[in-house]
Amino acid sequence: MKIATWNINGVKARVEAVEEWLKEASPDIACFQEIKSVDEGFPREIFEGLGYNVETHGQKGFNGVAILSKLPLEDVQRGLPGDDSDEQARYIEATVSTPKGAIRFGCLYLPNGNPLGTEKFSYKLGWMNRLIAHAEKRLAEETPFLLLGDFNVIPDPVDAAKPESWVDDALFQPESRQAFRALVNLGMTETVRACTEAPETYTFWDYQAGAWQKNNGIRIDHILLSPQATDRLNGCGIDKYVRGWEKPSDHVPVWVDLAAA
DNA sequence: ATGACTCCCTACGGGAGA
Repeated sequence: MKIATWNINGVKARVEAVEEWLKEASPDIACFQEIKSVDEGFPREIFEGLGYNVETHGQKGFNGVAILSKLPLEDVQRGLPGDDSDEQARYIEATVSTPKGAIRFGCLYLPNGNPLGTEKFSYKLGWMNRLIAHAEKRLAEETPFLLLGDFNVIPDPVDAAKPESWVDDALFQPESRQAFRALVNLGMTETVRACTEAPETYTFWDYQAGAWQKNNGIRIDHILLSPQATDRLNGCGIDKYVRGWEKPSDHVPVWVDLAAA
């Protein structure tokens, strides 16, 4: 069972590319971030036509997350718990039932946090603390659980082509990296790190200054697995080729293959 | 480096992104 995450950077601008990738990659579940659309504006019919059930948590103009699944989506939960005043659409969670039992997963778009020293950075760290608290609850249930999405965190220097150029950026702050480690250290497996030791493994290349052509990338899209999900891990991958398409997103899809039957 | 690109909006310039 293939479960993928992709920050598509606007569903209106990306619908053709997303359709093409879905046909080629054929994920069982796809988690999208930055749909930049309200729920009513999401082209669900197109994806339903490809055999997917669709659930969205959108807002106008920016942010927004969506789940596509070939299996029915159950117990859909919108928004990250822990702050009722948070109106940003950055989290959606659901369950699918497989022959081996239920799998629950959260699709997340973690705040960017720039610039440092502003409420944006404290919002990022607060959001990460809420995510840690929520993951702790889910892990206590001891059922397969995944967190997938755009974490907006560069975990380690090896995860950036030019780590020195990110030292003043929210994505590479010690506090951001520590919170990410705290999340993983709850007992989750950071999948791509577990699947490959290949250098220059990135998921994002800036649109500016020829970053893609120079392979000046960073690895910020991650898939974290609970122990029960890790037991089923068959493999993972990054669909890097999508970055070379016409009108690409600046992120590429990342996926895991879990034994489901 | 207040840069560069790209996407969005009751839009034609500014916010947000990373």
